[in-house]
Amino acid sequence: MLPVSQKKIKPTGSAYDRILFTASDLFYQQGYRATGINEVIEKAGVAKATFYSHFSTKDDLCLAYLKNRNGKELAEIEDYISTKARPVDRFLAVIESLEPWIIGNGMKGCGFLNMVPEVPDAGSPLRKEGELHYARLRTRVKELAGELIKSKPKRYGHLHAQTLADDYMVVLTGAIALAEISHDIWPIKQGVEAVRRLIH
Amino acid sequence: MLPVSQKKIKPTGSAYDRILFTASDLFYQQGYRATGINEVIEKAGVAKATFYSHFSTKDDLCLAYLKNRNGKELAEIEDYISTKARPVDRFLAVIESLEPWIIGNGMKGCGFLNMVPEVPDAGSPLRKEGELHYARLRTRVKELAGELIKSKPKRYGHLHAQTLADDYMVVLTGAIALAEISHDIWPIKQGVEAVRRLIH
DNA sequence: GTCTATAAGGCGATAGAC
DNA sequence: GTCTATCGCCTTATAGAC
Repeated sequence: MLPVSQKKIKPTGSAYDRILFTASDLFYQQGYRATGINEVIEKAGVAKATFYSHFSTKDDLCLAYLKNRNGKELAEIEDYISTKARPVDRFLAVIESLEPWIIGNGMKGCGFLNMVPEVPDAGSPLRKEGELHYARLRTRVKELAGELIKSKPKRYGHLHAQTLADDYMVVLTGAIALAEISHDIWPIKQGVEAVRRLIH
Repeated sequence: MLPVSQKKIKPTGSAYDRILFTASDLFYQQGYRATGINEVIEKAGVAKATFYSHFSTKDDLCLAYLKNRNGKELAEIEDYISTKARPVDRFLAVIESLEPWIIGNGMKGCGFLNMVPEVPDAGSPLRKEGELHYARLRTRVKELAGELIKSKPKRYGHLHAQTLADDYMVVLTGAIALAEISHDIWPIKQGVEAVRRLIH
């Protein structure tokens, strides 16, 4: 028979990784303020003292979550772009990668957009991380727009890279937010078509 | 000399109105979960028992806030539309009314979008109110799109009312969300121009 | 309607023993 | 790294007196 005190502990990863992984899932799925530090500790299978040896505060943990998420999401988008060869497909790749991602995590939307209303202080490092995420996306989309325009000047020469990128960003963000509040996938599909129309 | 115990109480309105007004401001400005019932009670200048005689729970108060906000916002948009005569101006009025509104409340974004991450339960009546708000907006924008198309069939006859309205909604939502997380007004100005381009 | 008191529990964070 | 115990505070909500 198994010892009574045996606990289910995620077998893989260090204590730090288990905490970060568990917190990332909980913060994203049920929100930052709705997730207690005790819940993270329990589900990560670590002791309280262990938690506080790795993270000084709950905010510190949240910042680690956002930084990690920032790197991962941009890397995933980059991976998807790299599977495409034609500039037009690379340009469309960013918003096309949205649909499986949104569906895959139950229409919970963007972790950065969702964090904003939970952190009222606009100067918080947590908010800066969200700002940074969208600024990076905007820069990348502008690059892809520029490459698209240069690739076929006769066809796309009338377009302006920054304007095109900014339209793209507004549509991309709107598709995510509207899908979340509407609990429907239509804004995502609409967003993909809207970006297609931007270059036609 | 004034009595020591004198409190600052908003002179206008019933206790119910003061509670609802105060809570609306606090929920919107600093978030639902970050706002305690005690803070609402104190700033509204009512007694705890008075509060609980009007609202059974904090959620009940939040629902009243959202319903009230829903009615008010749509009425304000309708007022702005009614100042315009030409169908194209009425069509553009919805997103044009955004800029002063967003700037006026310090880039805090949409109260309904902001409420979603704070209420993880997708079946909650609070979430339904947000869904309803955007569904109503979508319906209204489709009407305005239909009127625009009918007004000049030779110019706008190639457009499809539902597609145009859905593009509009994605842009509108994205402009609000992106302005909030970027702490910048550019997405709003971009959104207005993007909607103009939709019909050109 | 007002006031104060308090229940009952969760929160983030710390301390001590092993 | 583990465990348990606890601090001080805040939360929602209720009760009783006026």
